[in-house]
Amino acid sequence: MRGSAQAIDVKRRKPRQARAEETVSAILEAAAQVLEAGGLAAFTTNAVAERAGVSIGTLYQYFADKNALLRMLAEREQQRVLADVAKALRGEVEPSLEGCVRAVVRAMINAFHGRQRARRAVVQAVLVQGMAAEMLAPVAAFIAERSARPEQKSGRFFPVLGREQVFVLSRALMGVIRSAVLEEAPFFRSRAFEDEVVRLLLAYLAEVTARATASTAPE
Amino acid sequence: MRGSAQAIDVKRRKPRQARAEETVSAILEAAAQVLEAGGLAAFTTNAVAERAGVSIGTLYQYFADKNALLRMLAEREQQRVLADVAKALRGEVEPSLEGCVRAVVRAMINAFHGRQRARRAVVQAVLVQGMAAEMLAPVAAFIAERSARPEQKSGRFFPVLGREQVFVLSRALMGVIRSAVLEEAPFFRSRAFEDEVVRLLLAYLAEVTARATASTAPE
Amino acid sequence: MRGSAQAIDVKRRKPRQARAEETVSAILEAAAQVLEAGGLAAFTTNAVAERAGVSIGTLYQYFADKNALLRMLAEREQQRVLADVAKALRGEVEPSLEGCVRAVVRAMINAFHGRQRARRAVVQAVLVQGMAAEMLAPVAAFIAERSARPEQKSGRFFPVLGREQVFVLSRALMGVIRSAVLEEAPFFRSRAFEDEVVRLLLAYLAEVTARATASTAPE
Amino acid sequence: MRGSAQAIDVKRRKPRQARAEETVSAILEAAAQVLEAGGLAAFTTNAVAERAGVSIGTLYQYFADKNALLRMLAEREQQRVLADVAKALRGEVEPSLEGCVRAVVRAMINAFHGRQRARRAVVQAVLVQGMAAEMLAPVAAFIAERSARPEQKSGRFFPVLGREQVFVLSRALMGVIRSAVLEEAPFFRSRAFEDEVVRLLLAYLAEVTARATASTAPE
DNA sequence: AATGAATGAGCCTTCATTCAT
DNA sequence: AATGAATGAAGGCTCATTCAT
Repeated sequence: MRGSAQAIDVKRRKPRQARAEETVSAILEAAAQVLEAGGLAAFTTNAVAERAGVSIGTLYQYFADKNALLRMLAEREQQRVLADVAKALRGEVEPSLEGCVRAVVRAMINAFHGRQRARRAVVQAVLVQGMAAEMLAPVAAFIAERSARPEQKSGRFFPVLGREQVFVLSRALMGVIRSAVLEEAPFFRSRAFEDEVVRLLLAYLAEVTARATASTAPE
Repeated sequence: MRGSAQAIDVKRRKPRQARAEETVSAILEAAAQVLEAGGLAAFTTNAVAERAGVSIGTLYQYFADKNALLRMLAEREQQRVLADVAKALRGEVEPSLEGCVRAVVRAMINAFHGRQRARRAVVQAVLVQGMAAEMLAPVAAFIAERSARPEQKSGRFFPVLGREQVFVLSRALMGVIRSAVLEEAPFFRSRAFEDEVVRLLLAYLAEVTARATASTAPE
Repeated sequence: MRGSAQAIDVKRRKPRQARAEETVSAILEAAAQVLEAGGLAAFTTNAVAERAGVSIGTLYQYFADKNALLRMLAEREQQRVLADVAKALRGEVEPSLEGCVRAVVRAMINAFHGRQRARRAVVQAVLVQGMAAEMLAPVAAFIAERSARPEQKSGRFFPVLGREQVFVLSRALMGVIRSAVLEEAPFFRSRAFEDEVVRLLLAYLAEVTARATASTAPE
Repeated sequence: MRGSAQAIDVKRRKPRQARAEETVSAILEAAAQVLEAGGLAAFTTNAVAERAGVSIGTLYQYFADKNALLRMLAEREQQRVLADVAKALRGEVEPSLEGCVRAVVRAMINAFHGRQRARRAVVQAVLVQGMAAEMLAPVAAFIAERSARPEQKSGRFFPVLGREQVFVLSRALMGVIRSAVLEEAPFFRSRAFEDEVVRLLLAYLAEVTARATASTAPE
């Protein structure tokens, strides 16, 4: 119960008092603010601590090092995205494949609630720290899960995907989103952009499905 | 006498320029080696100069700053990729759309001649330095060029692409390749992977074409 | 009623004091363990408190500061050594000079019960904190005591020692032992080593005695 | 010639220009001064650099880290002591055993030219860094060398020493000297003290010789 | 053109200690 | 008495860049 495998052990000390939980939140919020204000270059532990209104020592009581902060920021945001997707899907009575895909795309586009500079910095950090793969694991799992249940409701139209296919699908999506974030594409949050991303994914899924069907029932 | 002096001058300058070119190449090669050996973390100007066998002062004679080094490294590699693509296309009598796309994908996969760690580091650097957009410009131009000539040979099947579509297409491709590089995907250089990437692009192009046709000639 | 209250008070205090003693012992034991496990570098007050299973605040309730911990650790060990010597001497009917010296040497070698890393760290700390002199005081007193009673039983062969002589004798002994500890000499606990140390001391004592005799009764 | 095994590679860069050699000397001198003025506690790299009149970066160009500074300081002083001993021995026509021993003792006492606080700090550092053994190696070698040549001039009276005996002899000497330094013994540089140290060593050597003779020619 | 010594702002991090609860 | 969250001074060290030689 105590040593649960909950992601990477990013924290140095588990907060046992209510005060501590608040402090952690304050630090994370400060981190996002610093990132938003000055990007990765301004992101120093001292700056974060100062903006959070705590001492640098306190920061290090909860985060093993600077990267741990970044990691936790990324993780929290990711969980929020996943939760958004789940909520969106729950909202629809019978989600179509397109509805499903669009929910994912939209949730990803809207991540970080418009703090684009902070998001950019986090993405850069994730990329440089080599945490990209682990960050993507839940997304790939999400896809793989649907892909693995061909008989179920959501699987009716969702093809079974091979390893390379899961990879291509998830990374193409992430790649487009990340590029838009990193390059500060002006149309990032436009409907047109969202539509194109959705089409990309649907087109690929259709292609995979067609091939699978062809090989299964050739006649 | 005058002519002879000129001749000498010319001779003198030539070797100097040649030597300069050698120095630049040595530095770039050293940069690639340092990157390959120790990643972005080990990539310091002093380390590169030392490995290149020149003084740090000399390095700064040819490169304005550290990023200039990275930029030139990336640019050279990119030109090589573009040249590979061009060569591949020239080889085919009548390049099909798939042949065209596959040539691009293959050239990108094979970039950096197997120096994967160096490639990884360059990609990270490009991403972090915010040089991603400019690095992609030639690729986008390549696509846009074909897309803009609907009546030409290569344009017969290549649809006209909107801004968002060029973006989605190029970034999806780059995103998949980059992810494979960054995450050191084991199947990176496999045929199966290449096939999937090609299919992704073709599926999207087909979808865009279909839509364009539908709206142009609805009946 | 009054008597009973008093009785209760006494009872109440006793356990409290007993508990306090336990806490102090637990902390000291934890300190030794931390030292043994990670040397002086790992010896932080927080680490000791954690291993002892008490809060850092509690630790500071019993020890004024970090050095107090070290000092008490050293003192306790020292007392144990002195007690060992006394016990060894009490065992012999008529201790010879050699028996006396050997008892001291052996007790010093066997100090810390084989926790050599902890011992090493304590020695380093004592040396660095400048507590060496005070730590040595009891040993010097032990020697001086014997040296000052020429007519007594133990003084029959124990010469009167001058200030410099006490210093040289005690520091030579400590120096050899400490060096063996610090350098982790492989023969530290061997009989051969013990023999040599004993010889060193005896030789010096004999030399001093001879000189004293010569100058007192030259004829 | 370039990669010679000259002690530990304490330096980061070999000075190739005259200016560099001066800088290294300035830093070492500054280090000694800082140590003399404020002991180990005041010995920070920034303080040393400042006193040396160089930037902190320059200091780190020549010393891998803080300890490297300390190590080099200790080594240089050690070499000076060894040189002093050699010079003293060369001065005497036919060095007696006592003359020999006294030269060593005197050279050790006079080390650091009276900068006792600096010496104290260096000794502490050596002890804590665990460099004691390597620092002593040359001394032990010096002894062992003489001990190994029984037929030679200097070996006439110098007995062959076993491993434990070399250890005891050298560490007793070092122990007494170090203690006097660390405890700031008031009589440290007195003749009386020197005499006692010499006697300690001579007495032990005589004892060892006597035993060796007895066992070799028992009849 | 080349060299390489020098610069120094500023980053990350530790840990003994305090004090409100 | 005990707890443990918070403190913050201070220190080691890096590395891109400059410039006198």
